[in-house]
Amino acid sequence: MSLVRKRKISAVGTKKRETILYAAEKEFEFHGFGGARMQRIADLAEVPKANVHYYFATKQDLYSAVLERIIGLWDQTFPAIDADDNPAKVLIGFVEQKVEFTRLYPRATRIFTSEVLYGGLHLSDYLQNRMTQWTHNRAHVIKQWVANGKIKPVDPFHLIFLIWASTQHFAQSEIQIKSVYQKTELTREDYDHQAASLATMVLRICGLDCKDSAAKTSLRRHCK
Amino acid sequence: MSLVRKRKISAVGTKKRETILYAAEKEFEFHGFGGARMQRIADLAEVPKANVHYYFATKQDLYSAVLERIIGLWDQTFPAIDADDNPAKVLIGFVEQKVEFTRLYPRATRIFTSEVLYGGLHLSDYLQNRMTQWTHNRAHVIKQWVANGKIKPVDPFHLIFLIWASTQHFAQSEIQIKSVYQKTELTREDYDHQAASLATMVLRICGLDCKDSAAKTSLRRHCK
DNA sequence: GTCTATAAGACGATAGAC
DNA sequence: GTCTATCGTCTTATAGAC
Repeated sequence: MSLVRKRKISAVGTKKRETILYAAEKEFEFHGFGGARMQRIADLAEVPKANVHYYFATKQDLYSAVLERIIGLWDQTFPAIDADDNPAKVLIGFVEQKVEFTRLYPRATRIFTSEVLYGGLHLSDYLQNRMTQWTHNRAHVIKQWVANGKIKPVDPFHLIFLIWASTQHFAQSEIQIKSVYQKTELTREDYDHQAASLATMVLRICGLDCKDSAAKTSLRRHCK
Repeated sequence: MSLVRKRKISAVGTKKRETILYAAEKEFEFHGFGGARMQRIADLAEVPKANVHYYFATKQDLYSAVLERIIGLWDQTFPAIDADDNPAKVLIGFVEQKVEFTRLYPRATRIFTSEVLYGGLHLSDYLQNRMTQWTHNRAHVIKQWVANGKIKPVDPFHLIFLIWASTQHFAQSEIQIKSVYQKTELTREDYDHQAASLATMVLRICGLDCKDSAAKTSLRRHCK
């Protein structure tokens, strides 16, 4: 509009566009794509429904934009790892980062789960490429650790799936966990406790816990 | 109708009712409640749509019937456990049963996950009562094992969640796993391998794996 | 119990004034 | 860019003949 700064129509980063995206996340989180309603998204964002369609032509476009944002969050959260790294440090770091991600972005975690659950039609490109590469990269490093005798023999994929599933579970089955704990909200302490507990279990799986590896001094650095 | 056997209208167990229920499961599996369409369910069951409404007055009723059937499956699958039981045997048995359940009823697993993911509104009674009791019962036994020195100290709830999440993951993220494995179908062998791998990891978490417990002969029964 | 036809309303999307 | 009014379609559910 202004002569100085011309904004592209529907440019990424418009304030109202962000408001609508945020409202859409909340709607998709609890209703999925099929159950989501454009009217409810408009109401949540406090704009007329037609305004939503101005920024996102179709419901499909809006959903895709939400998913892309989530994948962007993933990508900037988990660093690459190397076979020379200390296994205990890397594993503890991964568990802590994953738990923290779930705590900070439970909504993103649930929408991602929902999409994968229903067949991942809108994510097939991501799942077949970046996601698969990411997993194989980590699995390869874990294999090397096993080959070098740094950790006990373990199926690398199942170890990754175990960590992945356990952390996702806290977001995706939040209702179930609240029921079991008889709480109405999960606190920061609950997440910290989960991170510590899961880290301990993962280290035991790899034979890296302090009591078991008393003889292997090189692996004891992470112990107090 | 007949003078000999009078059937209740909409009685549980009618053949056509079962056909419709089965079709509904397939529809809810990939579309969720909001995305499911009564017309598609009718088409899958190969009956006119009005016939579906004859057996299940509303979409809500049909969905509730599907959920009840799933809970029934859960209930008859997992036996109670006791603190006097052998921890290794019980844990291996639980992992194997859970993996087998996921393999036999991936549809039930996915619908249950979907319902919990979206807030479990139709399951709140089950989650708050039977489900919570089930979990506390198992957690209590695990606590006793820890107290009696039968297994390493471990958070009982997180151990249960870990097993639960890891097994569910195989059904609920099937697409993701197929992508990583670059397969179009998961085979019986994949499930057997998962059961064996997860059992090994769980035993290590509890300090019950063969190599670690070489001194504890009483716990070696499960080793070949 | 079964099935065709249709009611009643909700839904995504758009036209067009401002 | 914004917003009201509305279009055409899809969807659940029912009425009523057989």
